[in-house]
Amino acid sequence: MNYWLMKSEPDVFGIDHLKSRPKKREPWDGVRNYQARNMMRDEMKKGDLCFFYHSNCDEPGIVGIMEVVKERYPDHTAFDPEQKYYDPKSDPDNPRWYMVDVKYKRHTKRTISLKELKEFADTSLAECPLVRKGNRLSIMPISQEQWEFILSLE
DNA sequence: GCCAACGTTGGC
DNA sequence: GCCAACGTTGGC
Repeated sequence: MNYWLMKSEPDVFGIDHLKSRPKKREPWDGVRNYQARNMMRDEMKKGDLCFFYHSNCDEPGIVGIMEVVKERYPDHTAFDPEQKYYDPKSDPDNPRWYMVDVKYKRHTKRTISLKELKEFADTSLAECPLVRKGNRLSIMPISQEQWEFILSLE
């Protein structure tokens, strides 16, 4: 099993949105970055666990845990000109963008803030892209050691 | 294949 | 709202 961290803006789609969905699950659509896509397309497996990270908000940080419940399939929002994430270069016969479905598991007991996580940028989280300067990846792998360390801060 | 211009992300 | 960092695009 693998671990991941996935970013979303709480004003657009936050963890409470996910929790209130039917069956508490939702397609993780709108990813338009090749690195992030490759991870969803090639590596994310059913049963993998993900940190839900709130970005672009008052207190950026990890707010909960979710699980991959459906492996990669084409992101159909790329095919629809009415959609915000429309991409005319994505052909339904050869989709450029993929997504997975995720399901809410739980909130963390508190927000584990980016500020706090950065305190470990030179130690336990030295290899974690999240605490690296200029990191913009919206989906990133988390090692088991990092996962357990972060949860120990809870 | 290089790289300037442009667009986006996301912390602050 | 600002802007640094980074990704993408497209001319050459």
